[in-house]
Amino acid sequence: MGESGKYPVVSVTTDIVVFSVFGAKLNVLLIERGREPFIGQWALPGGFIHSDEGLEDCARRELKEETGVSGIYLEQLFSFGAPERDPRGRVITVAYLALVPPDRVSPRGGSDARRAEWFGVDDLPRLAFDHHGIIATGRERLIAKLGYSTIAFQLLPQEFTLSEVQTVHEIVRGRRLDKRNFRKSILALDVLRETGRRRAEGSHRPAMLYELAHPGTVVIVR
Amino acid sequence: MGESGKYPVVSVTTDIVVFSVFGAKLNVLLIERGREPFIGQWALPGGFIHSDEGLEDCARRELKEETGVSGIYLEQLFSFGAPERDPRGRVITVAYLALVPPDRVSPRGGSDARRAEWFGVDDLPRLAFDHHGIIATGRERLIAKLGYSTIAFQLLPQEFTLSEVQTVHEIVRGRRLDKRNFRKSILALDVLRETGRRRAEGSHRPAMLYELAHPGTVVIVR
DNA sequence: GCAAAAGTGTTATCCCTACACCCATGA
DNA sequence: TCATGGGTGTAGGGATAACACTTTTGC
Repeated sequence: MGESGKYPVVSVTTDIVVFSVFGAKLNVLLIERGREPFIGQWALPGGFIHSDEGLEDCARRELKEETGVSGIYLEQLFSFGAPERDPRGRVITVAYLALVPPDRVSPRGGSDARRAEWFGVDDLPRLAFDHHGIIATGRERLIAKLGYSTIAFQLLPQEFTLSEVQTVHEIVRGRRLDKRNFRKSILALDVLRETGRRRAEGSHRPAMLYELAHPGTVVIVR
Repeated sequence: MGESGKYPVVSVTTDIVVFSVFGAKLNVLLIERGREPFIGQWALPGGFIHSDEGLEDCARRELKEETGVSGIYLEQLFSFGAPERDPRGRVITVAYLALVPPDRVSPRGGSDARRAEWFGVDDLPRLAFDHHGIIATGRERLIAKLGYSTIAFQLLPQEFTLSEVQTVHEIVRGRRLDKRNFRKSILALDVLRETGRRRAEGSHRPAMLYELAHPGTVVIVR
């Protein structure tokens, strides 16, 4: 492959759209670029693939190197390869969608990135490359998958209340939901277990805490 | 990009899973490889990306060059990049899903391919690379999308009967459907138009012919 | 006792499913 | 007239959507 012009010279990167729900918003994790092109601008975490690693391995490695985030939900999103999308030449990127619970939100910069920070998806800065479009694609995927999978629990800590589940759905989908119907439909999924413990946080009745019966798994429902 | 070892040397291909329903089967279009590796074996149509073309452009070009098929429905499927998937070195492929109506099924070989032929998806020969897995992924996508989009009409000629629509669904999903319920649900999509013409083919009542109100468009329903 | 969020059932509506017979044609 | 696929309606069951009040707690 690639020896002496036999095949077109192309580079491949992965870029990761990491979402998290906190502060009553859907947020995405960005890094400030530490090198050209677009030095100083915000961009998705990501980078060039190594010769001996798989695509998902690359995404996990870059995410950890650039933001310190690891061990989270990750799925392939889409590949972007418009010829002019990178000023350095022909770079094709395989984008990944990742979700992180709000209790694991403490990014730090590293390697190519000067720093990593969360931004509300409706309040993004100017971004490098075609990263606005990649984030939009990721957001569509997330909204769609809320409707037919248990992906939302990947945005919650290990223990959570049903109201927290509802809040995640409402923020991502952008509309209010009926409390009784929502709780019925979530419990009907049959993927939760009552922990028996309650969380008291404020001057009101404490809420029952639930956890995933099979943590880390996402299933398609319907 | 790729200048003098600055970034890993990688090649990128597209491969196309072309499905068509005819002969009471779901079929996939394969080519016989005309060069190493896997010379003489069957494989998906596809090939290396050019430096100035987009991913989908590449898929359409390779499909036309290798099989003569063009102007059909095409969507990105998934990217495959396991380090050992190609004996030539590091080759990442962006797979596409394509659908062709049965009246446009007449492939011819060309360029890298000696010949192109249709195979039933349950009766595939030994395939080059990881192409069995790519076809399986395409088949899952097709089955899933039948349920929430109007993609099935891309497997039908410009004019078709409702029975033909039903047959496509039954073959792809692998089970019989109720005629009355099926027709109701298809017409409720509100994407078809009666042509007013009928097709008489056999010693029975002729069937009304329908066409897409907006040909070539696939919409998400539900 | 008051404010604030947790928790809980019933009813009406819509959608999906199951199911059987007549119609138009060619041979 | 017979064989073949085309074409049509209804009723029951399950899922979904609308809707309001009581409970528990901290202050």
